[in-house]
Order: sequence, then C-alpha cells, then structure tokens
Amino acid sequence: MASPKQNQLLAALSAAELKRLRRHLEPVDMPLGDVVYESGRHLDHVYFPTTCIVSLLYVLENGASAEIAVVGNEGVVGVSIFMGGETTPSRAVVQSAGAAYRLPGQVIKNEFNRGGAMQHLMLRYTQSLITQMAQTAVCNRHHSVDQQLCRWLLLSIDRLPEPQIVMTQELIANMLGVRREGVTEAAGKLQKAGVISYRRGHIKVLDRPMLEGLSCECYAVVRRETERLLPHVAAH
Amino acid sequence: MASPKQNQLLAALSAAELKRLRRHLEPVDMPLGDVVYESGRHLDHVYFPTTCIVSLLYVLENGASAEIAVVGNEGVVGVSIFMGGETTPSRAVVQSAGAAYRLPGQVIKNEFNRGGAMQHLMLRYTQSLITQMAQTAVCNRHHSVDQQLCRWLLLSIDRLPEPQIVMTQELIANMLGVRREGVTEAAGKLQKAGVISYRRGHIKVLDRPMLEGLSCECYAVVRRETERLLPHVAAH
DNA sequence: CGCCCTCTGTTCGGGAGCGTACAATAGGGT
DNA sequence: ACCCTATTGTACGCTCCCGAACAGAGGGCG
Repeated sequence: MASPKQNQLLAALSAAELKRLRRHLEPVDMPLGDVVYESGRHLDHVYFPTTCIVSLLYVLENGASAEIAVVGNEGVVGVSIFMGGETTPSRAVVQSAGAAYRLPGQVIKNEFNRGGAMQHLMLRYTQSLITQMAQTAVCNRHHSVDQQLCRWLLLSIDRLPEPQIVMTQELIANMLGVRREGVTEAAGKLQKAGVISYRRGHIKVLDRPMLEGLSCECYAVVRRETERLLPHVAAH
Repeated sequence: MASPKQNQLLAALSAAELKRLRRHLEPVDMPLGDVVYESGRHLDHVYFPTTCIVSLLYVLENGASAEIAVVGNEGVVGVSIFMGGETTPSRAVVQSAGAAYRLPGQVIKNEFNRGGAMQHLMLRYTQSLITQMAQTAVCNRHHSVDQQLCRWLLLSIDRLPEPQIVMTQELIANMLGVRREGVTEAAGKLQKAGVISYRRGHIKVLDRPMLEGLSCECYAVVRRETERLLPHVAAH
C-alpha cells in the first residue's frame, strides 16, 4: 500500500497538482548505500523519499567527507534541478534502505515554473535545507563528537517509524566526518547511560528525552525552523 | 557615480526588469559592523552590495559563532524573502564598509513571482550560496585554521577592489569561529612567508598565487561552482 | 608630547580528537 | 557446528586547538 502521500511534500500538494504529476511519479527501491547522485553528475530525477533516508555528503579530495544534511519523507532530494543548477558538488547516499518516488527533472521543472503552490512549497523546503546545512557548519566548528552523535541519532529516528537504526559505527563516523573510534566511545557512553542500546550495526534509542538533553542545540534549532517553514509537513 | 550596475546580479538583469525595479532601489550606506539583519527578525529589504561585504553568521546560545557565507557585489543578502521563509536563524553583519542598494521585500517578491529571468538568476545565486555553506561545513570539520584563514582572505579580496582588508585579527577569529590567538599565529606564518603583510587592523595580500596554494580546496571548489552557476557574474 | 586603549605576540597547561595498531567478539554463511 | 569476516573495544603518542594570562607595541587623541 505504497502511496506518494507517504512523502509529506507530495502529501501537501493540492489535488490538481498531484493529478498533473501522478502519472510521472515512479516508485523506486532505495537500497542501503545506493548513490542517488554523484558530485557534479547531471541529475535526471528528483526523489521524494517515503520510507528511506538519504544523506547529502560533501567529499574532499583526500577522501574525507561530511554529511551536510539528511532527507527523509519530509523532503526531496535534488533541489538543484529546480534551483536551476542541474547539479551540485555533493553526493547523495541512501543511509537507510526503503522506498521513494521519483519524478523526471523536466516534469518537476514544468510544475515548478507554473509558479503555484508547488513552487512555494519547494522553495520553503529548500530554505529549511539551507538552515540544516548552515547549522551543521556551526556544529562542526563548535560541538563535540558526543553531542553530534546525539544530534545525528535524533535526525535519523525522526525519519524512521521506529527508534531503531540499522547502521554500523563505521558508517556513522563517515557521516559525521570523524574517526570510527570516536563514535565507538561516544556510543559506549550513551549505552552506559541507558540512552541507547546497540549490537553490531543495530542501534535502538531507549530514552529519547535524555538523548535530546545530551544533544547540542543544533537539532532543536533546525527542527523548530523546519516546523516554522513547513507547518503542514510536521515530522511524525 | 554609484550605480546599481555595480552589483553584478542587478547588472545581469534585462533593461525591462531593471526599469521595473529602479525606482524602488534605494542606495544605502553600510558601515562596518552594521547588523543588516538579526537572527529570526523579519526582513524588510533585500540588499544588493556594491562596494561592501556582508558576512552571514550563525550564533550559538553560548555566544560562539561562525561565518557560513560571504556576500559581496556578486550577490544579494536576504534570499529568505523570496524563498518564502521571510526570516532565517542567521545574522548578517557588514564585514567591510561600503555601499549597497536595497529593495523592499514586496517589490522583489513581485518581480520574483513573475517567474522570469530575475527568478532564475536569484535561484541560481541561492544555489551558489548553498554550495558555499555546505563547503564551509566540511571545511570546518576537516581543515586547519591556517588553511581556513587563507580561504577567508581569498573570499574577502575577491570582493574588494584592492587586495587590502581592514579588519582586526580578533574579528577574523569571530568569523572563523576560532580563538584570536589562532589567527595571530596563522597570520604570523603567512607574513613570515611573505604572502601577506599586516599592521593593526590592516592586511595586505602580497602574493595571491601562494595564498591560493596554501588555502584548502574549499575556496576553489566554491569559486568554480559559482562561476558555473553564474557565468555572467564572474568575480572581477 | 605623552597617555591610554586597542591590537598583536607569546606562553603554559590541558583536552579533544587523530592515526595507528591490535585484540576480542558477534553472527552470518557454508 | 564451525569458520571467517565484519564489527566493536582499547590503548598510545601526537597534534591541533582551546582557555587563560600577560607582555609589548602602535597609534589615536587629548
């Protein structure tokens, strides 16, 4: 019973808009690790995640990387198509397997250029993405790995039906742009405190309020701003 | 002989577009340190810098801060007006005194909503701003203060007529989100190497090629991407 | 001319995170 | 049931940067 409405941006469209798009919407499977687009490569589609999570990463010449934003069913991957640049220097990777709907670039550009509610929605979502990136920049500068791990866990479980994440510490470290050992240590502290429990690639959040308390302010700032910009698209 | 055409986005507009905007364009003085807008406050105008430079900063609860982007005569301050959010959680501060033209929010929204060339220009500029923010995020994670200072100096002199900057090390440290001592040390190295010379709040870049060599890749990535997105708006 | 404030230089101890290396263990595949 | 590999745990030295404290120097202003 997959439905485009599982994506909250699509769900916020009017019946008329959705009708125009519906026949172009193609359900796609998003396996873990799938590279939705590669830095600099032309984008053919925008992706509206329904049950998957996509990470936007910047990769440096030496291979080091950092996640700059996360997109789940509250958003869309590939804003540069309607922003006009067609590509970006970032990489998009499926961080949690699931499904999405995709739309050919030309179709979304046509709808966007009608200048209606869809355009406003996409632009406001893009602004929330900007907020997430900017906050990530400050967070990278000033906050500890411990705090950032908490932020990252919260961002993830907000986009999942259950507070459980399938991901190794190694991959989390890639996302945060830190060493795996740093994640091991931070996760160990959280487990000892009873906030999470984990075993070989599976993390369960046990005490969300405490996790929020241990996280830096960045999580709350982004969440608040997203809710302001997209009230209909409230995270579950 | 101030002219709106000193701003490269305004200069890239068609005669018809500029004609519609011209009578609303108001020249404003931008003194050093002026707060163009404060985090969360409603924005009344967008600003098109001509000879000034504006920094976009994120400020944390504890007062720590970090620059996430720089805007000079190649850009516009206040994209959240036409993006639809009206405000952002960032602060905009004049980093180098000079002049700008401003436009009431409603005027630019009207022009933007015509969906013409102006809209495309603003969106592409916004995408270049996104690139700058994202690259800053990775840079904050992985690069040294030395490298970041080089990047920052390059961003500044690109937006100034002469390779001279009026700014104390203390303020540069605020921008980069590091300690003043860190900047003193990094600047000392650069001076010893003959790349820059400075005295009490005045920095002169003597050897730009070497500065580019010492900078991290982030400067070049952003510059290349900006030129791709906005070829007409090539930095001088 | 001299005062004083701002700006820059330098130092010291400490902590966070890195790179490296290696051990232990879980759990899927055969 | 066993093995093998992916995953996690731990330790060490090192570097970068922070926080604090203070000295010196430039230059505007009286």
